[in-house]
Amino acid sequence: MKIEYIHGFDYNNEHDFVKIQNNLKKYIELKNRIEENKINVCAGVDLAYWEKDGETYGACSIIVLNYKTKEIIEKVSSHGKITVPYIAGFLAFREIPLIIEAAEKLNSEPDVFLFDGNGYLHYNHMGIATHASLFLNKPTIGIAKSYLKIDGVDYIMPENEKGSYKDIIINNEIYGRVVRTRPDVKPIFISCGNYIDLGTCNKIAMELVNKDSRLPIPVRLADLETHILRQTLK
DNA sequence: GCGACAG
DNA sequence: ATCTTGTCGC
Repeated sequence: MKIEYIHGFDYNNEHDFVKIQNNLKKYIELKNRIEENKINVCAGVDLAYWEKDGETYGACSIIVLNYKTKEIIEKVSSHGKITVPYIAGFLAFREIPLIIEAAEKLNSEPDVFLFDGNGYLHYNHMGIATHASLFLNKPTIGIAKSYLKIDGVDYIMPENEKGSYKDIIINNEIYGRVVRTRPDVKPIFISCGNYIDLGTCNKIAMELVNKDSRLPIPVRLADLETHILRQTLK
């Protein structure tokens, strides 16, 4: 898959992460570029980390699935030294280099990408799923396992039933949605990445959940794959 | 010093 | 994210 920074923003000569994020906000389009019932191929992205000789290394996996049959179509990966530290709110700057490197190896062209982390549910509406969409030029969805509190606003716990959800409203605006994908497990935090609306994100995520995990299958499989990669590369 | 903190 | 054993439950 060919990757290009479609908006030509100079990312390398800019070291102010907040400024970059705020400049990118003008490219957010929460309108569907593809209808949910026309999706054929979806992808999940995740990374794992380890330390060696005082340095941090990471491995990225992208798992591509047939959206309807859930069969694995393709998987690609990348790995290397990680130079950017983890700072809440700036995850994208740490993870995107390896994500792009892996995505460039894709033969297929997924209709939608699911990320481990937030999208619009972010201090600057620019979580990793939204940020990455500007490179991938495809609809993206943020799937977070824990809540990133913004402006002191807590989320409302959804009912303990499959599919129950509560929108996360901050300063009178819907940032995302907390969704109970399965009973008796912690909910997940879904938000728009880009080129898609929240209801469609929710629908896609639920379509991709099975009995094995509370997470959508592509994200879960990518998570498992990064652990295998780590023990191979470590 | 204390608490917060996507991954 | 990662470090880690047992253990409760289906």
